[in-house]
Amino acid sequence: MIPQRLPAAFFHRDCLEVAPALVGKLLVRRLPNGTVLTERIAETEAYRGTEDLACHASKGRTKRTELLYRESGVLYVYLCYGVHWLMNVITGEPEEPQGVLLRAGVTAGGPGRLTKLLQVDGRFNGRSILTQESLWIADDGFSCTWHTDVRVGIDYAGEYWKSRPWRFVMDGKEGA
DNA sequence: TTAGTGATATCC
DNA sequence: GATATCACTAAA
Repeated sequence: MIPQRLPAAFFHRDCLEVAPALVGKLLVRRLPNGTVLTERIAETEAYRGTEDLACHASKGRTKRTELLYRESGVLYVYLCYGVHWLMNVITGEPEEPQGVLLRAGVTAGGPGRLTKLLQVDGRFNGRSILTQESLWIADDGFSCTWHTDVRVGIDYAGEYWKSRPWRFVMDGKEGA
């Protein structure tokens, strides 16, 4: 099957539907020099609404978190620990702050390594994955099974939100 | 286990 | 202007 760019409708759903649906999809990056890099998504996490204490939107609507309120398909890319760019795709309705963190690829384990491999940084913040020619997500017909787990690195979010099984991992890529 | 790194938010 | 925080990683 020829890889086909995922349409707006794919992302225009609740993040808890989109996050598992993205596992196994193909991330495609076209560099300025024409080189095309692809990486299959192996792990995602959902961040959902102002109630979710792990979601950045729970800290209030600021210039930074404003992006979470944008229309689905918009990228939210931010620098973590001064070193690593983390990439999210906005999902759901506009004005409804939620998104999916792309946490790992099949060959790139970890959100920081994934963006490093694909050479994604803050320049992509606010750009839509639906329209641009330098970065998009495609369905090449690959399918796989996955399992859930708790999200990583959110100790500050409290027991309830910390224990939500909102991480989605391709089977065989971890734990199993 | 721990240092490194810098954007962002919040407080002077 | 100063400080605290952070959805991580590599090295040891």
